[in-house]
Amino acid sequence: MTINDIARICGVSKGTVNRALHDKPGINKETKEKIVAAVREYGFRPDYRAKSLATGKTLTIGLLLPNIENQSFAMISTMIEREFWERGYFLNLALSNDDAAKEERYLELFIDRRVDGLVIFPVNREPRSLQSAIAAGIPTVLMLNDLPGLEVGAVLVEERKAVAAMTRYVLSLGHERIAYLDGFRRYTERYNDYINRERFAGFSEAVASAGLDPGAMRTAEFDPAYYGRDDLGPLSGLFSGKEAPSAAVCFHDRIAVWLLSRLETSGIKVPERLSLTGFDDIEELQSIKPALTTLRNPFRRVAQEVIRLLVEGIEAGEQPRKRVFLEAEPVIRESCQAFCSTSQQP
Amino acid sequence: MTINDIARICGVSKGTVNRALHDKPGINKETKEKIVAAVREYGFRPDYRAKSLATGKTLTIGLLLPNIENQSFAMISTMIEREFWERGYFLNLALSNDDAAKEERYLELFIDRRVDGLVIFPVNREPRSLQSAIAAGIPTVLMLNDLPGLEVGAVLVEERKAVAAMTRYVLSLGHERIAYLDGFRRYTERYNDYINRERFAGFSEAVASAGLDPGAMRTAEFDPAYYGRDDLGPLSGLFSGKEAPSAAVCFHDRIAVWLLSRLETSGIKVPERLSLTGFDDIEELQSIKPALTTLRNPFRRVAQEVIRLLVEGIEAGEQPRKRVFLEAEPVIRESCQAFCSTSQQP
DNA sequence: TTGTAGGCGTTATCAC
DNA sequence: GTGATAACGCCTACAA
Repeated sequence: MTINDIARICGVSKGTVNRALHDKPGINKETKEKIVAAVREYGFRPDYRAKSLATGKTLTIGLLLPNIENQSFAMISTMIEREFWERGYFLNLALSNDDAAKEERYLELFIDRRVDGLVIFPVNREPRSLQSAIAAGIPTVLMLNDLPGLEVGAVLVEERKAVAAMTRYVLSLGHERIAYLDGFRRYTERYNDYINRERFAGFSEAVASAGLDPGAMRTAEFDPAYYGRDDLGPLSGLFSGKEAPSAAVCFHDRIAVWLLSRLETSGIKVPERLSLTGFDDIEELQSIKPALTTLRNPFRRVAQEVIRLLVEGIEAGEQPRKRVFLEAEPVIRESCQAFCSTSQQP
Repeated sequence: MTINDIARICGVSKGTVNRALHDKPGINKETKEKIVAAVREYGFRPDYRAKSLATGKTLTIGLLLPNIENQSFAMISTMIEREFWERGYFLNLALSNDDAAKEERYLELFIDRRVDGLVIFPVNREPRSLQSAIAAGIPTVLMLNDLPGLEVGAVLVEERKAVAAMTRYVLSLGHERIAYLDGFRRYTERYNDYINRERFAGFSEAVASAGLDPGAMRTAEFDPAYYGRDDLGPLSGLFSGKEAPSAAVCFHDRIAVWLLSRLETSGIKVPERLSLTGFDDIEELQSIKPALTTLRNPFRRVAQEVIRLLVEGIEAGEQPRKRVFLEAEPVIRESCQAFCSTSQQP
């Protein structure tokens, strides 16, 4: 069923059908009614592809994320979807699944489909296809994960500043031996590890400017495989010995939560013997005891700013170039307390 | 940049460019190299719309869900996306947000875009656009939420059977006064409430076949607004008085978890004074104490069956018509224990 | 080995 | 008011 079929059935030309379909002026009322009736009877719907080809508009936005099982990404997707739906756009969501090759192929797909705008949490360090998209003139906004050397919009969180502030807070509580629980290096080394790097840099800065030697602080890499373990595994050594830290700053909440439950089974009390901080303030934290001291990642505002930048770019018909930085606020709860020398002696 | 531009630049016809682009035989090696070089230099990518229009294929699947903030929907989306991506299809995800009108508009959008297949958790009771999609010959599979009178595939969970089994288990523990915590009726009345109805029917059946009067059981509607409350609110009366129930069967886990925390503040111990069961076995349950006795919703298998049915339909070029029923298994944990008359006396 | 013409289903711009 | 006709960018078939 095409516009031609409708035209033939009604004994008119497709130009007339088109007029009837779009409530254009200059058409006989009865002709129009006849056409509208036929359209309804045969359930005719204009083909998006042909229409889009003729008008030059796709009214489609591409959103490329690592996943949506992470609650934060799901929320961001939902916000972006709703906002663009209300403006008449359809959101095309793609999941890279932390796979650089898949991200590349999805970007090509978005170019092929001529999306009107692009939002991406880039995973790939060599953004070939992303550069193609930009070269093709698609308004693009980087979200949360920065990538240097691209002339596009970006909405980022001041990861470094946030962790530095949190670390200073930990130091102000009298802790002098602090461990840093880093993200997964094998991931970090291959992919775009902006967030890991910045957070660790924040920690190092704060420690150094407190006159302490960053090298004396303990650092460990967290491996996702640990999630399945019941004990501290390779990390058990980190919290024992004379030089054991009295506080640990974690790359993100999930690591902190994991640590919390493992420390419990290992008999290391939080916060009495070890103070703990996280990053993100994820929803699952509500039922955790002791309540986790962390940094609240401003995901809602990130989504809002992404939308604002992209809409501006699309409407102006040019590449957004602004770089927006948002702050992650400390949320002081129970898991991090003042250093107490007596509790450090077993 | 179009195929014509490339052709002009290389001094050949667009037919030749097409051959070079698709590795077709019968083309001079040097001509091909020249074209490939130009394509790369100018970053040319064929337009999906034109290509799709000419070939008649969209290689696109539509997936229509209420939301993705629900972890289960996020997981299902991820599984479906991965599976179709590997088969060369692109998943178009749409969120109805429990809005019947939005669902309708999204279905029309999918028809307009001529998707090759459709998966839907239908919210609307009068599926006008869904019927259009089916009439248009789009292979369609209903997921989790049934809708009568449609000649399409469906993957459903035996909600009724599962709740009946759970209720029998509760009865077998000696409980004779059982409350049922129903879903939100204002939602249920307006939308497709297959799941609510079936689960409640399962409860009623089990109670009746135990020789007890279903009418004597207490039933209450759970209102999502309660999530914000600190107390039991309008539900407080339900658990007090001489006829107070000794067990409560909940429509789903989130209600059970909410109830658990509110009962705790109200001084009603679970499971000592009130036994509790849920439905779904959501991930957040891991850290809940007492561990919740519930029914495990087989979401992974649901996704697998949906994919199987839809792929079969697409490959055979016909509407899948099979109706697949999957079982939800009881997971016995701590929240539901044998009836103990002494603990019932305050 | 290459070029040309027609078609996919729309919209837009002319005449009549 | 209405009907032809030329785009939009690609693919396919047939002709050269």
